Amino acid sequence: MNNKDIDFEKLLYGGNVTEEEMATRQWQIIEAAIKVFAEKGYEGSRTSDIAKEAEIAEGTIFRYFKTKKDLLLGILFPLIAKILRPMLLSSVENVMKNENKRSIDKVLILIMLDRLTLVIKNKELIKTVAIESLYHPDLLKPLRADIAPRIIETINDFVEKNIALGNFRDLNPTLISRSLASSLMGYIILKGLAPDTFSLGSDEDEIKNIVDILLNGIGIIK
Amino acid sequence: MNNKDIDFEKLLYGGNVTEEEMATRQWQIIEAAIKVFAEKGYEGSRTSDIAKEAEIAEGTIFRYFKTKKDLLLGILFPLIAKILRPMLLSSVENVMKNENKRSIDKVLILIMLDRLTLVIKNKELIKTVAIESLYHPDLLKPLRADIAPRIIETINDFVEKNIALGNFRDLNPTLISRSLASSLMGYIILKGLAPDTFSLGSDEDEIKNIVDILLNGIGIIK
Amino acid sequence: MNNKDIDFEKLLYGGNVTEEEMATRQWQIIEAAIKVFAEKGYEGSRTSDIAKEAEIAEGTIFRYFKTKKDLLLGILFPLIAKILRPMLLSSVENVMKNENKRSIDKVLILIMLDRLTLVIKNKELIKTVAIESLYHPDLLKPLRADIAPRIIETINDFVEKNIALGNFRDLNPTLISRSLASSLMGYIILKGLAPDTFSLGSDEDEIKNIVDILLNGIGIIK
Amino acid sequence: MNNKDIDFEKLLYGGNVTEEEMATRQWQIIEAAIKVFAEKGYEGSRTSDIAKEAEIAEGTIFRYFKTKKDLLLGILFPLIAKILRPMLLSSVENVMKNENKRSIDKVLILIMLDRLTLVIKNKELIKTVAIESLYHPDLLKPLRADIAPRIIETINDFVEKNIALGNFRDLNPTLISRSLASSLMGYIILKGLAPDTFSLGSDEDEIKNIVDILLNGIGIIK
DNA sequence: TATGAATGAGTCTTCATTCAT
DNA sequence: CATGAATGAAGACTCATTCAT
Repeated sequence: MNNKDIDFEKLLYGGNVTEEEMATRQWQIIEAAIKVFAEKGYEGSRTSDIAKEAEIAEGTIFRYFKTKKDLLLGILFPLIAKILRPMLLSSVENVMKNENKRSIDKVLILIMLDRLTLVIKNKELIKTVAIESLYHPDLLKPLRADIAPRIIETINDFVEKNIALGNFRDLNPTLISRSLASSLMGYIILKGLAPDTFSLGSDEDEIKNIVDILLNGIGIIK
Repeated sequence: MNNKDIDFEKLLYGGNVTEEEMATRQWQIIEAAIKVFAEKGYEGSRTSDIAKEAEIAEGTIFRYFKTKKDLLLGILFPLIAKILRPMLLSSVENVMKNENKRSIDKVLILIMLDRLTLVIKNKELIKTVAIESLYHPDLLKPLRADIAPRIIETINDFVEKNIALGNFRDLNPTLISRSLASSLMGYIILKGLAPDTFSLGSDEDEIKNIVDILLNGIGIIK
Repeated sequence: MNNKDIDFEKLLYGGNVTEEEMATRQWQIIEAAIKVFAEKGYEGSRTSDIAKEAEIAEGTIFRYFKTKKDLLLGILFPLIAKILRPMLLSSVENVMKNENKRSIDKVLILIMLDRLTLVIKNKELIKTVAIESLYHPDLLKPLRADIAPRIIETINDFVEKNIALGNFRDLNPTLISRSLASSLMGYIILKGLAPDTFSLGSDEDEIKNIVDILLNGIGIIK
Repeated sequence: MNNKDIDFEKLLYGGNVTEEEMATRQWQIIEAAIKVFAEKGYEGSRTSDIAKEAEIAEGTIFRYFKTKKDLLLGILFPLIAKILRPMLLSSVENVMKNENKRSIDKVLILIMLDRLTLVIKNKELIKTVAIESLYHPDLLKPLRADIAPRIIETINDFVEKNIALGNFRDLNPTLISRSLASSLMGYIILKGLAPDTFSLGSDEDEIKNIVDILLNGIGIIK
């Protein structure tokens, strides 16, 4: 496989992108790669380790991915199929349908918990893409071109709608989007770096506090 | 040099830890390493690249660092000398001296701008330590043991003082510390990932907005 | 392979230790190593030379021997299989069966010729083990522990039997064993160092003279 | 220094070849080299180790010996000055003067003890020359050309004289010389390899036994 | 199609040798 | 003359990739 073979458009919005469409072997290899890459980094990983993790012969990897680099690009496939696509499709719409019936803090908590779950479930994959994209800009290219704009658009829609509804202050929507993202990212990263210091309770309790601060700030209301 | 030779205690609080104490050659190599590591990652970097960057012979590296791994550990020295030490010593005290005379938003803006400057000036070094510590836990060991606790303590002191002063809400101090950190980290990371989307103005203007949201939240005050 | 994998016990006394038990490639490499080590010494040999001698790629060596040092230890395998084992099993018994029917000088000549043939056929291997064991004591460890005692025991049995039979003088058996060994070693070494001076005839003629002197001395019988 | 600078002729027979003639530094280096070479072999030795052993700077070695190889050739100087020259000059003549007054066994014991002492006192040097000459034939060239013939000649004279005197059997003198050499070499080597097995008493007692066997053989006199 | 032995370019690292001080 | 920092060629060893089976 080769990243050129990935039709991101179809992948994001196509009807039935299931694992069946990708050869079982390919998934097997990609999943092993995600695990090993997360543990040792792309350059620090050995194709022999990946083969062992996938319980196949080393040579078999190269029947499905021409080079090790293609294997790195290959993990974009599950990134989109398992993370970005669900992020766009599933939750936001579902949550927003009920938006009027719920207060904004409940909505934010639901959305953030949903994202948090998705991130935690796929933390190895996200870790690898996040880090390796810093060294391999071509990893980001398909994301930047096709996917990031839609994610940003979706978030912006959500923010603008809530500004209009009087749930958010009338700030630059990007500022608010960034705050939403920062709050969640900060929680995840700091919990990862120093769990002893920064882990205060269950994810649900934590998210409630985060949303409280996000909405109301840390300052005294004067 | 060897990381065991670094006296982190002295480094953090000692009187005069200047570059003079470390052989010029060693600094030259470390600085080249920081640059190359930031560009290609530790595993993706070649000692020959580092030598070229430092404009010395490859063999010379190994007169100062027994192994490539020691070179990675060697960048902890400038991390502490150039970033963590200044973070602890310089700004907080200076800012806090004037704290009573300034409103909290001004103080936060000054602190955050100060940190932001420090981070931007050393972004290569920070990037490398942040990433490689995920793959080489021994990189974090000295930080975790000696330095992280002091940083957290300093931040907590600041937060608790401001809670007492009525500048911050009476929340769990860790929650507030985390919000402070998240806001800044989020700004830096998102600006790095998608400058087109997330860069809205000068750093100073951005920080003002961030502090506004941090203090007052994104929600409508009811 | 690794020297720990060698079961010296089985190697010495096991039924069928043939080259088939060791991968062909391994033998190919070991034989090349013996040749190159004998020519340039262990430290003076390059793994690239050994690969060229074996007509394989350099990397292939390391599929079979983790390090160059393991390759040195690997030559113990043929040392035992091709030299020490035959020395213990074949000749002595065969010769001793006929001992009573032959005079002692004939027996000694047969034994010494047999050993000489074995040594000459394997002189590269013996040279390398003899020399390198002076610098790598771990090379001797397995020999000293398992094998040397048996060889000495076999020789002592032979000597003591012949003392009892009235063929040898009633001296300390070790003295006699040492004389036997010295005579043969001296011949081989001096012939190697200065063939022009010390090579007087065919090996068979030489051995006859050596055994004559060994039995009767160089002095005049008074 | 360079081996071409050594005047072996003068060295062997010259009146006053003392250490004073060679720069003290040179001796210091050579002696360190002998020690380190004996321990690790020529190829296994580092010039830095030799410098440390000699308690000088590494660069200083190269003021006296253009290359490491020249340093190896340099140890021929003390080989000749301290071993071969004394072997030729001192003992044989002294012993032979008294030859008529002593029985041949006493003479042999004295000669062998004398040689043995010389060898033991210089075993590091001899070990290195013996081994390295197998890998660097040029080490032997000066010895073969100038020195070995004289040694052989001296021994042969001794042997032939004793044949004439009726002390030795009328065998090929080379056979007898070889037996003399083998007996001593065998004793030294076997004692070195397996002291537990082959060391039976004081050197003097051992030599007496060796000379007994050498003169009278191990067989029963019929 | 799957395998894994073989490959050899590319790495880190060593160390004899040079030379400015 | 002595030093030892710097050099870079050369070595052991790794590992992505190929290919015969």
